[in-house]
Amino acid sequence: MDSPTDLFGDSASQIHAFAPTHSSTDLPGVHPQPSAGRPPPAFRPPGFPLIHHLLQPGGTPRRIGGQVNTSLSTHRHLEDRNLEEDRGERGGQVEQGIEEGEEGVLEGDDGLLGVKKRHGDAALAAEWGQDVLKVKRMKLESRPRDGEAEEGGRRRQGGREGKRREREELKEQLEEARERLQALQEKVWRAFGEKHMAEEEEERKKRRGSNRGGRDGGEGDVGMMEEEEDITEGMYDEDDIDGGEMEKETFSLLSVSPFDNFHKRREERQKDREGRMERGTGGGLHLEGVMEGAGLWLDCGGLMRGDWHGGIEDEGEEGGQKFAQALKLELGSAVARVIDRVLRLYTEMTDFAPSSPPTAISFLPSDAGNDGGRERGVWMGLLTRGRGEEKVRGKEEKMGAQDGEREKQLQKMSNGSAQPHRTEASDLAMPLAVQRSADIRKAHPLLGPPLSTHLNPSHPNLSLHHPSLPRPPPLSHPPLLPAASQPKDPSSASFHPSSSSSSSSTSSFPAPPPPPPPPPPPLPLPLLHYSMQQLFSRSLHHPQLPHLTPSRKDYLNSDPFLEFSSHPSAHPSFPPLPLLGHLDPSLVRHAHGGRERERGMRGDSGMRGGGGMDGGELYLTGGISFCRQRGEEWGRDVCLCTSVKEQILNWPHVYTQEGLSPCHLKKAKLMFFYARYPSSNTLKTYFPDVKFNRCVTSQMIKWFSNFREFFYIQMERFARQAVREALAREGTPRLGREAQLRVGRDTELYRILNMHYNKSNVYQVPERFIEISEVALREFYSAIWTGRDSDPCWKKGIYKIVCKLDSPVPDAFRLPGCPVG
DNA sequence: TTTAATCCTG
DNA sequence: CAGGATTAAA
Repeated sequence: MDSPTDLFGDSASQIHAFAPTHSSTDLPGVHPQPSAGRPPPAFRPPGFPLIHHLLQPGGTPRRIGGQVNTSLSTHRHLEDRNLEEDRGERGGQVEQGIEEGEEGVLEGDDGLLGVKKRHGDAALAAEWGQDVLKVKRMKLESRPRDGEAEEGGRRRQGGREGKRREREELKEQLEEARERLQALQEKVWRAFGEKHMAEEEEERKKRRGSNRGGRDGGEGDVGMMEEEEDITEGMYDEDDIDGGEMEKETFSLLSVSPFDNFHKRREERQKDREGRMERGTGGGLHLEGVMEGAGLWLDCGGLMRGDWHGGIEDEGEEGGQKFAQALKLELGSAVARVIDRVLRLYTEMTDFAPSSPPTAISFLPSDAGNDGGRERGVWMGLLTRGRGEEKVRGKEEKMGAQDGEREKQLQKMSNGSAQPHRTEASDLAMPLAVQRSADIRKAHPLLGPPLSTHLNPSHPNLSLHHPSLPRPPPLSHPPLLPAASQPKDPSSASFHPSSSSSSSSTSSFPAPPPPPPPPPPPLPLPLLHYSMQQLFSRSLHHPQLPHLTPSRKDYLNSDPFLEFSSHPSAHPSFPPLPLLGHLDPSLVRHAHGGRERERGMRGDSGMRGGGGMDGGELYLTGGISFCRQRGEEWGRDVCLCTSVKEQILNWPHVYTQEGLSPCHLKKAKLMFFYARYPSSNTLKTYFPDVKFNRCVTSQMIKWFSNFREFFYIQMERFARQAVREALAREGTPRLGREAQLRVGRDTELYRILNMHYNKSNVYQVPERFIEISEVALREFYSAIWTGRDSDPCWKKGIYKIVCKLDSPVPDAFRLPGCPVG
């Protein structure tokens, strides 16, 4: 078992007799194994390198190398042998002989389909039956006489009892199998459509002609085989490409069908038969055929070996029957499997357009009632601001006129993540990520606190958006607070600042009725490291397209992967490679902050944010960024795709987390209705689910600074507009002012403000805010009207006035999540 | 010096 | 909305 030669049996004689170390001259009739008959990209022997080692009883990896090396070296000999043989048999047509030898390799490997065509008569059946018997006899003779196995070739006349009957049975079996194969093959042809149908017709003609023409076959066969190669090679190319699937299939085969390997090996053998027959040497009992057959058997692993021994020890005839039955079954299943794969391949390529993945997010245009495009068109600054915000708005936000842009972003993201490797991670790594997420976070200090500190499964708004789940429709966001805890009438409960604190606290806070516990989240996605989330994003946007899956070695050799492997320290804010090594290596590409991908994404929007670390720990931050707080140093931003941002940021943060999410942003905007100048303590009070640090505090203060900026810009803008209109109505500025300086709920200014701070419109704008807005508007109007705006500091007075108008924030804001109402 | 607000820019 | 620069206050 410790030697690669175990492949060829467990007895020393078998090892000696069947080891494929014969020189080329020893194997005049053996066709080269396919793996070396062609450059790797064009062909790989189906199942042999991938499956074989798994079929070994021990499954020890060393066998792989031994087997491969052996086969390769044997191959080289065989190729040489082919050359010599061609020289000897075809005289001066050396080059042609080589070429056809190659053809034989290629065509023979496409398996029974090709075999059938090239051997449309009973000669194959006879030949095959002979080979089976040869193998069997070889086993029978070599086993009891260890040490004499090398003479097996000379003892080919032994065990002739029942031989004829066996041959007849095997002939029948073979004919059955061939009929099935033919039917299946015709299915394949039909699946390829009219183009291939035409080729099929042509091929049939050729075959008929070839059969009529006798055994010299020749040119017509070559042409025909080339057509076959188109298909089978495509099938095997799929294997090459779809390493993951191949691997899965390998595992299934390991437990289900060791005959599959046998089947594929048998294809090779059939091809050898063909080669010999074409050369006019078929029919004889050659030692190489026996040895190969033995190798074939033994390569099939324990099951086959057991069957073989059973056949020996019980009755020789049953062995043959077993073989025939098993062959029949396995041929059918294996070919059917291949056909299924081909059909699936083609149906996916034709019907399963990548543009319509079932799990892809579809940003359907929502109602355009909140577009606000007019304002944006007028004010460029507002345009950019408005757009910038919408890029990070949650899914429940209305798209308005930004659908196209978001679609572009989505597409860009999609392209970006799909560029190097498309789907394999989504299939292979996603469950891994799910399984490992908790452990990783627990195990690695850079990945944040353990789950238990975050998870709050009882929160009603713990709606996790697994990529496989459909996104909730816009505005279907469930309330973030228990219904009873929210002011039913915002105008009374939360609008009046004087009563809000007392009344709301008595009604709902701090003991909201316990909502019915929602079902636990299927996946702790919010707790995943962003790389995990990236996996989900990839799976979200790139459903399985096996025909697009690149070879595994492609991404294993991808530069970012190796680069990161070599220099993990270059990315201090990223987990070390051992963790990522189990993930899709393309994730590492995303971890390369400051590279071209990031440069492309940074401008995309989003809020960067607020992440922070205590003691150098790394957390998933609501603002996407990873912040490494070491002294004053901030970590580089980590690139995330827009949809990932949305997924991450829109997860309700019911945990105390570092960093700010869009929910926090939304809440802050609603808070702006009450407090334009909140202190940091106020913020800490009303964001209990945020673990404040310097970074987060600064970001939130910056938020309010931006809110104020927008607010004052609007005030100034409408004030100036009122002044212009007043001046237009010469003589009656006073009346115009009264008519203009109003911020009712029916005014454009109100609509803009509501759109900005309450975009989802789920919160009733407090009347007090409208009053304060009117105050600010009039102050601006007054300053502009009186010409004070010529003073560079003319706004400061207005700021001071507005600052004094802050109201207490309703207690509902003290709860985590976003208040609605 | 630190903090924060504003202004400006992207 | 964030970052940078500037300014002013603590």
